[in-house]
Amino acid sequence: MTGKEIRRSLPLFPISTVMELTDLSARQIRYYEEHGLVSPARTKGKLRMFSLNDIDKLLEIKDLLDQGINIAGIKQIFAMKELQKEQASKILVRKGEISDKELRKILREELMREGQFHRPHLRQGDMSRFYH
Amino acid sequence: MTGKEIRRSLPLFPISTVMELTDLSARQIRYYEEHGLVSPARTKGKLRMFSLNDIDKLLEIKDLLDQGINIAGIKQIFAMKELQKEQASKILVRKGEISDKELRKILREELMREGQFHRPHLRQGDMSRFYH
DNA sequence: AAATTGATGTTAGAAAATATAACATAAGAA
DNA sequence: TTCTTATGTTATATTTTCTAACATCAATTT
Repeated sequence: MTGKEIRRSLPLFPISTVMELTDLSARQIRYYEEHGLVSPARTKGKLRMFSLNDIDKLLEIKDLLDQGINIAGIKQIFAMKELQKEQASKILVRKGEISDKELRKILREELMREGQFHRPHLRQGDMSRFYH
Repeated sequence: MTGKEIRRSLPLFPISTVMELTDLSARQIRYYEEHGLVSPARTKGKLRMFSLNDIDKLLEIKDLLDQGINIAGIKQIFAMKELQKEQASKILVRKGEISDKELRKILREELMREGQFHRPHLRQGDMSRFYH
């Protein structure tokens, strides 16, 4: 994993912050977790702590729900995305066509494109707008 | 204020997160607030909530303390920085030499330079390393 | 139409995190 | 030595978050 990805997966935010940033209720956030759509970290005392990636995922969930897709569908979509990422990397790396480093760059760009193509109308789903 | 500046001043982090990111104790953070060096926002229930700017400031405080400067000195330094910013903008804008937009860009660059010259050895003080 | 399901709201009670305030202390300055 | 400064520690109150249960309402299914 790259340094950037590590940073984006640091659990920094309490649920109250996530509620404000996503405009989701605590109930909704916990429900999505219950169904395996997000897996926020926990403090020693079991309180949920969310990363930037978690928040992006919640914004994506919100958007997909708005599009009329239900929880089961979203779960499938997320699973497919994971598969795609894995497969792409395996194929490319096995073929020796690219280095591990280059691969990560490509995957990152691919995710960018996803944002543009699969959700062309989306205003949400990119926590980076909260930072520089 | 630019969008970026707004985002950097959003109160998003509880004190526990700030403790981990800065390696300061809650006691230290509250003590610095008591002496006016930081002013974190408060929730409705009076809990402190910190912004990226607050965290940067705490990292700067920590560094200045490590350099042997005491709280009073740090307060002065911060006050001077504020003055500098204000004066620079007033002079330039009154002279009509630059637009408001350009001014902000210059000030940002100036802050960057501060970081390089006044704290050349510093590894801290830039929260951006936690994000992309 | 009635019953079921899915997503969310609401409430209650417990546990965790944070608040303030007071007292303690170690190192350095006066 | 005594005082000051920065920080630790502890106690108690308040706020936030937790889980779990029950409620609701719209959309499906029977």
